Amino acid sequence: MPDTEEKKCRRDIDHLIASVSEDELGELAELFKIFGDSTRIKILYALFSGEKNVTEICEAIDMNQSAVSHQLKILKTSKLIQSRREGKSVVYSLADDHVKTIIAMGREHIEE
Amino acid sequence: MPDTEEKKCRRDIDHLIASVSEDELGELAELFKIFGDSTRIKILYALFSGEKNVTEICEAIDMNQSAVSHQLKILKTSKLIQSRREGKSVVYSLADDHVKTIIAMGREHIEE
DNA sequence: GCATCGTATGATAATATATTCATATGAATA
DNA sequence: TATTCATATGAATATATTATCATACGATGC
Repeated sequence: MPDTEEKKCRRDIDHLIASVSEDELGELAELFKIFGDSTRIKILYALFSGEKNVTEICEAIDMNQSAVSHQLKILKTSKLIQSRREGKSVVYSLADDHVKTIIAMGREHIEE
Repeated sequence: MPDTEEKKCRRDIDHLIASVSEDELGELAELFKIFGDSTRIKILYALFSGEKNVTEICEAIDMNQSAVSHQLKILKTSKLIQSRREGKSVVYSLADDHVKTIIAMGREHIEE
């Protein structure tokens, strides 16, 4: 009898979390720490709908430019976002789809 | 032509992250903040293999009892773990599967 | 070159967080 | 009930983190 999709998924997850070293757990904590700030989460969420420059991000989340730039740097260092210069402005975008997935999982947990 | 599993999954995620209120983003940040500490991640990971009492957790992650108890309280308040008394000891276990999923997603991101 | 717009950054102050120490509570048992 | 084992908790210290302010940097246009 073939596995259900759910069973397959469960097994994948179990495989992903098996044999995690202490170092990796530390890295994981560092990663989640990045998500654990409402300013940064708002920035990430603002980028869900597509790339934005710094000024646009500031408007979207209603925070001043300096605070946003500081957090953008942290997000970029963590490789959650990427940037490119376009004339006078710098345009930011999500680095990959894991950001969306991680936030979606978090939301699932909250909604229970 | 029917959707692939991957397409379905992508659509589910997009749905989950659409229309998130500012309050919800704050709750999300609070949730991820819990994962963003290496002691707490270690505790959660220690519970992946099954329930443990406080003493066993202390041994598993090599931290003193007081520090562990403080973090256990935070994890329990966030509903990531649950507990029950068993004689002199208190046994802790993961509250649901989302914990595993969230950590698995984090690990996927790191491994790139 | 100079002014201006957009962004980045360093220093500071305010706040939050984790660990430790001491001690309290709670359950079992002699 | 006095003692011991297991866990919880309050206070204090140490550390980390964030927003703000001032200012610097980079690109564009005059």
